[in-house]
Amino acid sequence: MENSQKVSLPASIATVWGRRARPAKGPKQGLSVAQIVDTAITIADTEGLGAVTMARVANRLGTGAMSLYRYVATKDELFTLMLDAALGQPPASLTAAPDWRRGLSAWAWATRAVLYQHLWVVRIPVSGPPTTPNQLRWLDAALRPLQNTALHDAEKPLLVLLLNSYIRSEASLVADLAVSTAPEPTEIMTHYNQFLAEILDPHEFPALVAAVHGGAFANDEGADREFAFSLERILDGIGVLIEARKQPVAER
Amino acid sequence: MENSQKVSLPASIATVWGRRARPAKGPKQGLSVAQIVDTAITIADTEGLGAVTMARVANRLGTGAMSLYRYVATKDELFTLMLDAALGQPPASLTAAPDWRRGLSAWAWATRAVLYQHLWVVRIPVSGPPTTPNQLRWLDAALRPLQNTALHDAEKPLLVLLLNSYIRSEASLVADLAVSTAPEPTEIMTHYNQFLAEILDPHEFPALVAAVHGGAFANDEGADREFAFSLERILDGIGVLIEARKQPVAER
DNA sequence: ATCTACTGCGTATCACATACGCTATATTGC
DNA sequence: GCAATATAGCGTATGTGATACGCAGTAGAT
Repeated sequence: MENSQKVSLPASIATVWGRRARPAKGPKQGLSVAQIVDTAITIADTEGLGAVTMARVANRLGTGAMSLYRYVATKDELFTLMLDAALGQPPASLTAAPDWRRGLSAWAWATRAVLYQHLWVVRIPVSGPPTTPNQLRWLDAALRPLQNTALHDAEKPLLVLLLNSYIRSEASLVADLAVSTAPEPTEIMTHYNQFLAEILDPHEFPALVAAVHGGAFANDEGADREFAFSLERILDGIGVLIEARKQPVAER
Repeated sequence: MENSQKVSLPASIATVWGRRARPAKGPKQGLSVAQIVDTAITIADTEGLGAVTMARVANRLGTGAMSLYRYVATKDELFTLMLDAALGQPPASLTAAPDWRRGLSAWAWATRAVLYQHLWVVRIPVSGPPTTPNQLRWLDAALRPLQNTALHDAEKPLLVLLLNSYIRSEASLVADLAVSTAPEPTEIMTHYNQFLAEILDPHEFPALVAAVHGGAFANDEGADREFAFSLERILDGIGVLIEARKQPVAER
């Protein structure tokens, strides 16, 4: 009775929210969802998401692959659970921001930090809007700094989405590089720069060639600095809108 | 001799650039890379990337799966080729933009249009910086509007990347929704809104609950309008920087 | 004590990518 | 021309992974 839902949640979501009724009868369960998820995360952390197979996970737990299906409906559900667990709760410090800009900035850096800790997260195919508890906690944390702005309510999630897509995208790139055969992070860009310089026809790629000659791809400033740069651009853009919303009679 | 490269390109990249030497001896080839790629794209367009298997593609061409490997080294290489072909060349009209903002805006909409035509493109795991001919053509097209700005050369690719990540991310969401069991595009948001309203504890998710009550997720304004909105934010942000770069002695 | 809804889990199936090797064919050196 | 050789198409086999199915043992309900 207690566990009855009003909306019929897709089974996997019910699991994340712990709404799955644990039946009373039968033998005791030897495993737990949390245990399985933790194991899967450990594997993903050390060997990548691709190494997470039902057999591998089960093996580490000393059981057979099929046992896991007593706890998890499909592998995708396991991924969803892994995602939620990897995100964790947003740090409490985020609440302390003095203004929207520093609030969003802190949120962005915190999000990035979490992704960096579990780069495989960006490999999990997203399926629809955020629904798991921690996803929603992070979303809530992002919306907080925007609460006292003049923005329309409908605009806020769009801005968060914008921010989030850049963060994920940057982490994706890092994840790619981490996999690639390349030796050094800087060396990749050197190679790339060289590749471009050699393969590009100036007539067909004028702007690109100009950028290459301008050293656009040569000197890698480091991921942190580049992230900071793009983040500031987004925040600037949001700032422009927030200012505009302060004068409701404005032009634009 | 003509085909010799200075940098040893990864085999798959050599293929995209047509640098693969066609040996002279032996029987004539019954297929062509272009044919294979076209067939794969047709399948992906109608049934999604997941339906693209070597067997399926070969079958449509009236041959066996293994025959394809005479033209393509791995399935990943096929994906790369598909990606490049799906992108195509950026429309010539992009060159005509009167200023950076309209130029980038046109580029963004054009990019989005291409992705929408082949939503599976966003499912292909990205691997490293852009290297295929059409990827680089699009990159070049994005850099053109920025050529006569005061931006540093190293900043330009970062801005393009920023823009591109949002575009891809938006297309990803659309791709997700296209797959999901949901009936109507609008209906999904209604469901989502309802889901949030029912599951969220106002104490734990104050900002999110407020946004939900403010109708933030209820009225879907349509993908185009939302895209336009976020795009303007990014362009605003870029605009702020461009203005700042005009006064080299500026603060900030 | 018995019933029954469970549990762990072995076995089997199915889908794919792809290695291997065989036979037929087109060029090339003589 | 003719043989030598480097291909071409492709059947078969292998390996990996998710997951359906079913059985035998177990613990709470009656």
